[in-house]
Amino acid sequence: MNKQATIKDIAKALHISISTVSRALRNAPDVNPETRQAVLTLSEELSYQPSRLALSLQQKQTHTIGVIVPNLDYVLATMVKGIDEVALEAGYTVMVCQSNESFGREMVNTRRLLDSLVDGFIISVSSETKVFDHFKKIQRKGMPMVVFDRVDTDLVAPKVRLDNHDGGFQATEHLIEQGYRRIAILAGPKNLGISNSRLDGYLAALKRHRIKADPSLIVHCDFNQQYAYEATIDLLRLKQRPDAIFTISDRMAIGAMLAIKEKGLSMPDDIGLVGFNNEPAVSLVTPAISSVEQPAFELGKTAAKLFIEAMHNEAPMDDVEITLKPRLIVRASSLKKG
Amino acid sequence: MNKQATIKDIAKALHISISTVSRALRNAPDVNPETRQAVLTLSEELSYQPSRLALSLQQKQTHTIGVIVPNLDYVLATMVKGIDEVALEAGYTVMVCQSNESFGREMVNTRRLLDSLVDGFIISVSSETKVFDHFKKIQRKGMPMVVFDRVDTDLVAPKVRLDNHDGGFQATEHLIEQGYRRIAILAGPKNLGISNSRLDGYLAALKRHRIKADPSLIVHCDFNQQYAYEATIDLLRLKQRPDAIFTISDRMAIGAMLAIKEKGLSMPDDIGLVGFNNEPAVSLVTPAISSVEQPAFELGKTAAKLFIEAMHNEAPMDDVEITLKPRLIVRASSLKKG
DNA sequence: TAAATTACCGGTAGCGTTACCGGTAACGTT
DNA sequence: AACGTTACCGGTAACGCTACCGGTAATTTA
Repeated sequence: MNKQATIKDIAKALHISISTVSRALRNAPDVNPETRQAVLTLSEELSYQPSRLALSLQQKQTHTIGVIVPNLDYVLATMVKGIDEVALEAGYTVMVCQSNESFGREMVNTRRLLDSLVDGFIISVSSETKVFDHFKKIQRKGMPMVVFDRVDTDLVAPKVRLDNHDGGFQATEHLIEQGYRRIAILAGPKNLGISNSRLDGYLAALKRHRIKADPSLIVHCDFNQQYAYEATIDLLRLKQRPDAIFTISDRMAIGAMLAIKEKGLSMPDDIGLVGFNNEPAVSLVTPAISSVEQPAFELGKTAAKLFIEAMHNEAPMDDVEITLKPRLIVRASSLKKG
Repeated sequence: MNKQATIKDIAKALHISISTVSRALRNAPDVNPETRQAVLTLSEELSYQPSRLALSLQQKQTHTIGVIVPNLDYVLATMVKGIDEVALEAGYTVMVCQSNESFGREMVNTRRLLDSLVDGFIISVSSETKVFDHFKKIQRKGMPMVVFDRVDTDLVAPKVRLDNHDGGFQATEHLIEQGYRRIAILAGPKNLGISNSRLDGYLAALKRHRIKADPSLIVHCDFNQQYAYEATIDLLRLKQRPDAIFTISDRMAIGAMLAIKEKGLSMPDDIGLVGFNNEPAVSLVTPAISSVEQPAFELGKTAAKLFIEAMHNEAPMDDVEITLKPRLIVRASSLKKG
């Protein structure tokens, strides 16, 4: 009920000026040790807390990072935890906003955080986003902005990304090494950068092993279990059906698995399966699904570190691009021979 | 690069006073339509955005809700999404902080958000938290605070909760009806309210069906898969081993499942199993695990609505307690007869 | 001893905004 | 003609804080 005490209250109580109180609180010089002590004890008593608001207004920085993510699934939640970790340590507070993969929400969120609530942004762009004006506005304001995870090449900004190409390559090459030849891929929406990179990795692996890519085995579908299920059903109906499937996410892998089981086919013998993200669920299903693991926590930490660096740097760091390597975790769903 | 335009800039450019600009922008009366139009068009040109900071300082409210959660697992992420939903609609921005189940982090987060960053809190308390001074400080400041999910009875505040007792009851009664008699429970830490409620529901169901509770079948262990695994191994070593296990979370259910499989026992015949939360994973494992589903999204929305209400109400609403009902989803792991 | 330095403190302006009050015209009312 | 009403606008203070400058007394230096 009692209002929050301000330096003015302390000044009045101690019969000194607010300037002096301010200095005492900030451990600035030019203040008598006794005076400082008096201020400190009184502020303790009143449980004084400086107003971040007033401070931010004065110094024109909020010490807050705006984080915009499409959702908070396993991978992104882990990344956010990584961001949180280093941000807290560096004295920053994080504001997380979910765009729900919606362009509109993303714009609203950006605009909101933009009106002097944050010092900059760490962003993973929504899959719906094809135009980047709202993000460019951030940059026009001279605010630091780091993009991570969903790294779209149209945006000129420091980036922290997974080597998705390599992930796709590893998964595909592994399937090839296991003897699979007609390898299908369930990719995501066509405008989604991370999907295309994984697809490119897939194609590169095929080419490397002189396997001709079959367009009918390349399927674009929405990033979710149900669509993946349906797409897989279709794939398995082909006269020349695939003998392996690489899905670009674990949710899709699960959808594919359900379709495969429903068709009475077995993994890894009839069909090999590899997913992406290494979510906890994939190690629990039967058979356990191989998956490309990304260092999500590390990636989040890296993004935050980069942000802090960009914050302190005067020069723009738009050319910085940090790429972390994924790691294939092989499990029963794709392991043909012991 | 160009600084954000302020009303002062607009005033200067239009040769009118800042007061007038302010009024024009706010659609206040006492301003000539032409003047207003001029202000509006210019502010559009300069892409003027009012400073939330200055506004907050002036009006002493930030239109921001601080949300503190122990983590961002499936259930909580869903709840947060619900909070987000209604908060956005009501013109509020949310700040999500993870305490990582750590008391210290929880305190730091609270303190940070407290220095005039938020208008109030929506909280799910960490499992480590046994003393609530940091939360009581919020209330002393007269800020609205709603607790949800992890609702500890020591805190006097409006609450939104799941009927955990009922959840425990439903799960246990279901097992009894399926013919199980020696039903064990894997509960969480002893100071965790939601755990105790589910345990009470378990006990109530046993009593209702005149089954004597066996203390050796009541195990408290940490809220995670590994501990649950070990605890289950121990349970299965008992001379009189349980014929069913009810775990207080799905992560724990998975741990239990692994132990059961390892022991070469089968579900649901040798052992029945029921989890809690209905995370996506439990429907995918074999056998699919029965689980108590909570209306997480709805619960989040309710909490936010209650918060907004408490915000606008002058009178304290500490006695309000909204309880939502869970729903048991029966799957193969506990379904003995077709 | 005079001058210069130091130690300490206070006043003021400003960050961007709104609330409040006061002021000037141009009208209408009696 | 004198007054009250509008319609419109500007100035000032305030929100809580810090930066900056200036001032006084005590202490040191030359």
